[in-house]
Amino acid sequence: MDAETAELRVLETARTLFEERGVQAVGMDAIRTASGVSLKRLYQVFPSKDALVEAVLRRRDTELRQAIAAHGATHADTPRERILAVFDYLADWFAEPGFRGCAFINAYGEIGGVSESVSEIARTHKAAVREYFAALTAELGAPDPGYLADQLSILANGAMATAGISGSPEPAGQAREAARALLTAAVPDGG
Amino acid sequence: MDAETAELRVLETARTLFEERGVQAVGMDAIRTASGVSLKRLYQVFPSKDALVEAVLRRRDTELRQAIAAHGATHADTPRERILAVFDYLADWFAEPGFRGCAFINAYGEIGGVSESVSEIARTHKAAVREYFAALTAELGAPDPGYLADQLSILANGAMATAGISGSPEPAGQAREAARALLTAAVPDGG
DNA sequence: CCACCGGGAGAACCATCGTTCTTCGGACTG
DNA sequence: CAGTCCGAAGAACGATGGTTCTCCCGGTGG
Repeated sequence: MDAETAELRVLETARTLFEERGVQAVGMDAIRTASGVSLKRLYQVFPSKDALVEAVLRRRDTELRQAIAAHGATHADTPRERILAVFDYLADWFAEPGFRGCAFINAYGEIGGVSESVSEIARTHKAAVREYFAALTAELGAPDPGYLADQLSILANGAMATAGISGSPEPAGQAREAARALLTAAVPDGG
Repeated sequence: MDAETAELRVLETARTLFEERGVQAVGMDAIRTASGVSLKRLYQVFPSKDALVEAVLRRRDTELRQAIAAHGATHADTPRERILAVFDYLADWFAEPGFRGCAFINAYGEIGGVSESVSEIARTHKAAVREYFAALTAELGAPDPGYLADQLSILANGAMATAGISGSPEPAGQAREAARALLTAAVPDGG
């Protein structure tokens, strides 16, 4: 097996197992067994479990940001619609079988207290999503686009946390409606 | 040392350490050292670490619910004010040094995938807070008090997650403003 | 004073886990 | 066909952690 495909298989296997069981509950041996990549190769590609965890999170970061942007570009024409499309994306995501919440919120809760790099990755990811919102609220002409973006971020994060814990996808739609109300209040003649 | 005070000291020590570092990163030995309660006694009172974790979470559940209700009763006169007072309480909480997010969101992310009892405790806690909101939105005469309570829950959970990850207390105020907007939209002549 | 009980401190035990090492087989080169 | 290299598989190693056991001391009842 070639090193590049080994890396990919490890990243995808680890991602799945981490999301299912949490990071610390998954041993390197489980990743080796599930991915079919030998431990030797695994440690050639990722020098430590910490490095693997960070790589999984960074990969998830770009993947999720791209998915959100792509969903907005595909399903919406105006800034307002693109904002709401984020919550539609959440609805699809929450409905996936085995959904267990946001990887960044979970990883922060699990190892953020003990690993500054994991905290930093989570912080960066959440800040990036907020920036996505902020660009759209600015485009929309909101009076205080940053503040509105913060509120939309809170709604998105709240939907993820609530959906994970409750096991229901409904928070996506409820957060979407709340977002709609905030947008209407901020920009009554709406984009 | 008497068994009752030993139990209390262990519960409080464990709570602090769990919130600082996460559950799995804290060994029983660290709890014994920090609490000054011998391992023998510790295992007399809590038969296993799992049992201790659950006890800490259950205790935090009642404590947090009481604190929210007490803050509302003390600082607010109307249902609307009591709803907003929840977010004021969050603001105080987030500003405490060492704040690292909601114990239930964190515990769910860390061990919810592997422990059904922890998931269940988190779910129950979040449902109870939602019920608190629901009682107030009903009192307020909201057209769909349950739905509004769900949205307020999402805002509260989002504020906790966002404040934890970002390390800033600001999400409390931002969520409070969002809640105010939702309340105004739902009950324009407001309670 | 002496035997006993309970509790504290920490060693001991066993499993698990991250990481490294050994072994073995198979493929490629001459 | 022989020699060499590479990677897979899993054993081995050292550390850590949950749980139990041993030892010792202080207090208590006779």
